[in-house]
Amino acid sequence: MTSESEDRIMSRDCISSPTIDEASTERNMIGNGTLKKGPWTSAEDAVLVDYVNKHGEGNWNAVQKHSGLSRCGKSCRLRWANHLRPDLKKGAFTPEEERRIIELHAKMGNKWARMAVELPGRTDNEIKNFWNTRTKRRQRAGLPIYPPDVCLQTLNDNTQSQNMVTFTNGDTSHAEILPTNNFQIPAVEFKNLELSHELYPPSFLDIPAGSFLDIPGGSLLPQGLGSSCNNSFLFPMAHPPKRIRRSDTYHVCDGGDGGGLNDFFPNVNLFQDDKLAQSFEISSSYNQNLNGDIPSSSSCFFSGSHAFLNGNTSSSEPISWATKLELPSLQYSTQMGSCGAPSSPLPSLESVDTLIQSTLIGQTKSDSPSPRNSGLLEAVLYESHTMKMSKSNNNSNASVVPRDITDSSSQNLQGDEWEAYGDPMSPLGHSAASVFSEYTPHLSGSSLDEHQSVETISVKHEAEESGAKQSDREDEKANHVNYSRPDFLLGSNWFGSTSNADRNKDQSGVSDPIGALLGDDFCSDSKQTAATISGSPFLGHESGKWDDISEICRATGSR
DNA sequence: AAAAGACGCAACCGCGTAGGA
DNA sequence: CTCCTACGCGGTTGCGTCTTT
Repeated sequence: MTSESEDRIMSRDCISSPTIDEASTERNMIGNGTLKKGPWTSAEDAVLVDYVNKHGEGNWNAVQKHSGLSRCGKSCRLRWANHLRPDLKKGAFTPEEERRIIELHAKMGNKWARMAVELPGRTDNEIKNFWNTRTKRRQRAGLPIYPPDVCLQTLNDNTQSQNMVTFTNGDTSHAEILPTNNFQIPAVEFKNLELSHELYPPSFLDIPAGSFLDIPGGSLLPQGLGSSCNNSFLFPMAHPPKRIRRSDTYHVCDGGDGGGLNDFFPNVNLFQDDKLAQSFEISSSYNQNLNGDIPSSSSCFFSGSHAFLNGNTSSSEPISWATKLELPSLQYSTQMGSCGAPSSPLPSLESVDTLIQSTLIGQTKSDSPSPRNSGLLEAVLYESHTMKMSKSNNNSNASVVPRDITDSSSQNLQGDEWEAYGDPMSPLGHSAASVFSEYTPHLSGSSLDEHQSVETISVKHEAEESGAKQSDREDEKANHVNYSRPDFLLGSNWFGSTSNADRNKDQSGVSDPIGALLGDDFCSDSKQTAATISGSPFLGHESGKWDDISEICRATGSR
């Protein structure tokens, strides 16, 4: 029965029920006979407490009838459950509780009641409010919803649970998921890419998943995709919507007419521009695999873990399939897999894992092309490298780029390694950031920006080689926040950032996600990039939006 | 000091479901 | 089997408080 009917009943009871004492009924009525709403008074609380003490919980509609409260049973139940229960804990959540909530949410999603069971003395409403507030705050600050260790833990849990789920992908090296789970979220886009594989031209499919993520607001996504890949879900928004209206700032295409990206990439290879293509060098392998051996489950890439989504779980967002993401982890493999929607996460995980690994490793084994590595990536890399060498002879660090890529690919990131290396924001965050931070030099077509990019990497490289020159690094950071550093967010307070101080800290420029995701290079290059590709119908009429992005980057970078 | 905006919490609303008549 | 009732859950809203300008 709906609350309306419930309320109707309440009103009926109050008004005309012959079983109700007339005097009592009149007391229950507020003016025209409707039940009272709004904040509870202490007197009402006392009445309710007294009633429950006498009669126990349950049969809440009877409370109104027998206690004289002009509140509907529903309201009484809520009041009791959320405020009057004697076993309720009062006060703010402890750090332990907060961490527990985060962990639970990573596992369960928005199952507040279930989470409340795990947190004695806390109500679902309390937890929900805490989570929503926290999520909003962190999202505003561009911080990840889930800390990396929670992601990792949940991933491990899911890995274990998924080991019991049958999947047909041949690769079963689950232990290798961790090192590359940074790429999980981009694979969110794989889902859509694959789904739209026949809808979009190959040139479109050349766009790597990460590129969608990296282009602010997922604006490249047509509605058809974007609606299911809400960017706030894909990665935390750097700024509250009130500051940056997504539709205004990032709206590139509405796709409402069903044209989708075809409207913006009509037979145009977006990456015919080498520089841009270089920035998306990973795309070749993505595409390659998209065309090749991604198992069907790859279209269902989402791991069940909410931590993987790292995100905004507000289901108020118009995410068609994302609402599924509210399901607890294990539900994904069971429920979603049966209906063609995202199914067993791990196969997907793994497929992309394998995909990424083969891509990256392939870069180090370019001399032995495999069926999975057709050499397309190497060609891009080589071309990129050649261009770099020819364009900036002075820049001996240009060779750092492939090395860096190799490093990132060859690192067997496990556990805290991942935590240290991965974008603390999330696997997504890292994946997005990794594409831009690690590959940004390719994007930086101009020698000026390229220099800056390589400089950034040089600093990183330097730090990796030795713990020395710390002061140099710090000086470098002071002048140029190195968003490409994987640990640039590690100082953030994952748990209990409820104070204003934390809020302020969260809003520090260092944690700005656009800066993190796009990097300074991209910021400085945004205009140029826009100019570079504005010849395409894709951005031509909206290239001005890149100014906004530049502005965002500058503003946030200076904060 | 005042106004505007942001924030967070309490409460409400709508929907789903279990159980009984 | 259908309808009714009660209850629970998750999302949303309203409003008081705090912060910023």
